[in-house]
Amino acid sequence: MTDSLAKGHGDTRSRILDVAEVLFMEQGFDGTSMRSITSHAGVNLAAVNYHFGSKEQLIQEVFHRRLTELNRIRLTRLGELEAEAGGASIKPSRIVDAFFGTALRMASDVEGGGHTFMRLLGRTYTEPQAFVRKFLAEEYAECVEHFLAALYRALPEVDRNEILWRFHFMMGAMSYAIAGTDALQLVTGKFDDEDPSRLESRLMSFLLGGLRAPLADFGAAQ
Amino acid sequence: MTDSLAKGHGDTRSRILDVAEVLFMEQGFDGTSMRSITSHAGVNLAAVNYHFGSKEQLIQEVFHRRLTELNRIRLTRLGELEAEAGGASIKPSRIVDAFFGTALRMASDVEGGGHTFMRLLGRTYTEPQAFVRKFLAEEYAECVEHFLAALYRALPEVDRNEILWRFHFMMGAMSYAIAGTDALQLVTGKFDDEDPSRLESRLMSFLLGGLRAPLADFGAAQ
DNA sequence: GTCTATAGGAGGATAGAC
DNA sequence: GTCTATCCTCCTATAGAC
Repeated sequence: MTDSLAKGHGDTRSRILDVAEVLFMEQGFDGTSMRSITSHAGVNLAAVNYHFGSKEQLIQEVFHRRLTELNRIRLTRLGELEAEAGGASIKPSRIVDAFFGTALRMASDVEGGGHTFMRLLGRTYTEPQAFVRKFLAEEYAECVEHFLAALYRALPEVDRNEILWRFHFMMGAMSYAIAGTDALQLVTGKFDDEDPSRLESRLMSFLLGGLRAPLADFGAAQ
Repeated sequence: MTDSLAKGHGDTRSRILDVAEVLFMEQGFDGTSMRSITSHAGVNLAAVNYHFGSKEQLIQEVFHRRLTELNRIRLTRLGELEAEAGGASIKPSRIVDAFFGTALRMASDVEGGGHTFMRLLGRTYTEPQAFVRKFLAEEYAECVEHFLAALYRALPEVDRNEILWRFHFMMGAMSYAIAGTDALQLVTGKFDDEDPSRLESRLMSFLLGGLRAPLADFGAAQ
């Protein structure tokens, strides 16, 4: 990372959050020391404990700041779709876009830090530390509940457990699409460096194909 | 974890690998100390450095041991399919099964440690530490190359970049399916605790649906 | 509010006895 | 091959000066 983050933009608290977000993404939680965070942010070592209480609470605040906004946008968009439909069912593709497309659009905001944050978030779903998974689940609970309910209504003929699993699979595909590009790049040479907007259409095609796939496709289609 | 791993099964080196695999999965690499590994394995602290040289090399060996076997099975299976087809094209569903199905079957081996390892592996694709991604890429390179070539042949009408991306998305969906069940369980209440074989058919349906999805589905299907 | 200084502990690694 | 003892680095957190 550059030190541009350290140059007096925002107050101490914001600078710590911005720097921590980048370093957590680059080095993980355990791999990022408070010394590293505070020195890159150009603030004193004691500032983290003063402003956040502990490293653990700093981690939580890094996520809370962005997730509150992300899930607010998602629910607003879902509300708009429901208002438009006026009681009729919403197309699954629109529900998927309101949830996953919103995340992808945040991930394409490189300058505002959304890109960094979404890469971090994608990795964090599988974070081993229990407290991380716990507060992530709390942050997500309301939003996921609404979107699952919308999908249940949009696909009344599909078993709800199947929808739940496929929602899970979609989360995984999206997280890797954002967080894990490095891994496959190393394997395959490189992806062509095209604009991120194509990632969005590519991922959306894939997610909708998976969501709508016939059941027992594999067993039957041999 | 229990201490059953520590009870004199195998030699020192194997016991260290078995214990490290479990602890890395539960607590991450940085979160797992060599003191924790050696005490759980019932061996001396110095044993890791004696047998592996360093913690970093231990991590590599944990992966090398299992990945060599996994990718060997995958390539064997792909070779069988190619022999059966005898020059004709192979169904994409069979190629996908040879790669992802083989991984899922390893993941369903709870007693032999395959389950633990695959959960660890799923998390590790997005590991921040560069050396981890680097040797994972090396372990995978040959196998992925063969499978991509097979998919290119099986789907000659589809743009190769699109196949590459979809392979990436499939990796993500599978990894989360195995590694990240906790996250969604917390959000949604719980998945029903059914047998893992249904996970395999569910995931395969999803993957094939995504792989075969029409292009620009999202943009067009509004 | 922000700093310095330091407590108090855990980390990986190694030297050398057996 | 395995153990004990130890080095030195790094960590989070806090007490207390300014």
